[in-house]
Parts: sequence; C-alpha cells; structure tokens
Amino acid sequence: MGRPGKDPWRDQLEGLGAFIRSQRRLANMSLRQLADLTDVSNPYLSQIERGLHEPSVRVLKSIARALNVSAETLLAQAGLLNDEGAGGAPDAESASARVDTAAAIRSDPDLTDAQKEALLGVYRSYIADNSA
Amino acid sequence: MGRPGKDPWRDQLEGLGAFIRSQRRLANMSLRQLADLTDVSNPYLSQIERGLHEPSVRVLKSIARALNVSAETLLAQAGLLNDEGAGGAPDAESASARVDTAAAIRSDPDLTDAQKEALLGVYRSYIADNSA
DNA sequence: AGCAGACGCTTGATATAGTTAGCGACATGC
DNA sequence: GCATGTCGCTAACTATATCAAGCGTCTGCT
Repeated sequence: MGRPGKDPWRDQLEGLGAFIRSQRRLANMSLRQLADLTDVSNPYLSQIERGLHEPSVRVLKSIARALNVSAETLLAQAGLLNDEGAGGAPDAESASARVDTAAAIRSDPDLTDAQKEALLGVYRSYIADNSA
Repeated sequence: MGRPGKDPWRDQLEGLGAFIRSQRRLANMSLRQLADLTDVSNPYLSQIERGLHEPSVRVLKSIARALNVSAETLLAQAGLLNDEGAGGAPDAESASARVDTAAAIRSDPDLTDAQKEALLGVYRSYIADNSA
C-alpha cells in the first residue's frame, strides 16, 4: 500500500536522525544531557533522531555545536546540502582584487554589520560564479 | 512572559532576506516568478526577504537552486555555517585608510559590468535606507 | 477615460515544528 | 520487597512556518 515512491524526504530525515543519534551515543550522552546542552527538549530530540520531524536551522546549528560536528557535515549527512547546478565550484579561494573590494565593504562606516554580511555574500557569489 | 532577551536572529534573518532579494533582483525575477520556480508561495517569499520569518532548510535549498547560488552561501547567510570561534582572531583587518566602497566595486576586475551595476544598486539602497 | 495584468504586500486559515507533563522499563540503594 | 533515579518514548498543547485569497498601486493598452 502506500508505495509512495516519491518521498525522499522521509529517508533523508531518517538518515539525519540516525547520524545524530550515533554521534550522541559516541559521546556517551543521554537525550536529556544533549537537550540540556542544546536548549531543545529531549522528547523533540528523540523525534528528530527517529526522523519524525525536520529540525529548523536554529536547532540544527545548536545540535551541531553540542556534538562538535560541523553543520556542513550534518547537512551533508542529511543529503540536504546537494547543490548542483549552482555555484558549483567549492572554493578555489584567494584571488587578489577581491580583497580590496571586500575590505572596502567591511570597513565602510555607512553600513550596518548585517548589511556588510549581505553585501559580501553577494560579492562572493559573483566571484564564485565567474570563476566557475 | 516576555522572553525579553535576545534575538540576534532578527539581524541574521534580515541579512539573509536582503541577500535573497538582491539575488532575485539581479536575475530580474518577480516574487511570483521565483515562487513558481521554488514551489514556495510569493507572499511567504516576500516575508522571508524582509526578515519576518525563518525559512526551513527545504525552502532555503529550493531558493538556492532557483537563484543559482550555492546552498552553502545561503546557509551561511542564514547563520548556520558561520561561527567558528576557534581561531580567535579573525583576519585582523587593518583599519587602514577609508576606502571608497563604490570606487572599489567599480574598479574590481573580477566583476562584470552588469554585476557592478547590481552590486552598486544594492549598496546605494542600503545607504539610502540608513539615512532615512 | 477604462480595463487588463503584474507588481509587492496584508490578512486570516492550516500544517508542522517544538514544549511541558507524564508514562512504563530498567537499573541502583535501602 | 519498595523507593528513587535514570533512560527513551507518547500524548496534548502552544508557537511558528507556510499557504490561498484578496487588496492597492502602477504600468501599458485600446
């Protein structure tokens, strides 16, 4: 009966949950301990670990930090971080002129911090795009 | 009651929203066009762009693909991938002479003319916003 | 003028993320 | 034996993400 075929969603969540659970056990932590570290309730953590819910960015970040794994790893495990057609190239890193513009933005007194972040994000994405 | 305290989330959300909006405009897309590509409703996109809501990972990824930006970039903007308090001192930057941001953008050899235009447009809109 | 049509945005409604309270099972110590 | 502590889990609730419908404005068209 329900052979949905098209719900890769649940599978990804289960993968993510299984990964989190294994990492937690590896650290010899109980659900409640992890809950205490993450400010997320232990029942909810339990549900996440069994793939019943999709944690928000806030919760994901919190878990990643508590378990000492990078958020990228977490998302990769979940299969949620599959960018393809997009920027493609990870990062070659370091050009030359980039520094000038980026530095100018960072030191611009007319921009708020949030605006600097956003502007730098746009700038970086251009560079990445061009070098692809 | 009040949960007074903190939300650095709002700042982060506004940065993310501004980034998405600038990318969408760069691609000359309307909210509805982007909504169509992402399977996210246009009112909700509008609210995300103004920092009123925190989009889920699923939505973020969808937006990233539609806008041809890497998911990593978007997630970093969302505050998931940044932080790293590790090293301590970031790249200590020089508070050297104040550089004109607009000039730096215009003379950047890594940007196409269209990208310069777009970046300057975003920059100017920030300045205008701040002095309002 | 008037009418389409697209634009971005506000307003309620629904699905889902997330919490607090409590259960039964398995260990300890009295 | 019976308390007390933990474990992971379920149930009922609240908060929030997300949607569908509609509003006001600005174009361009005839």
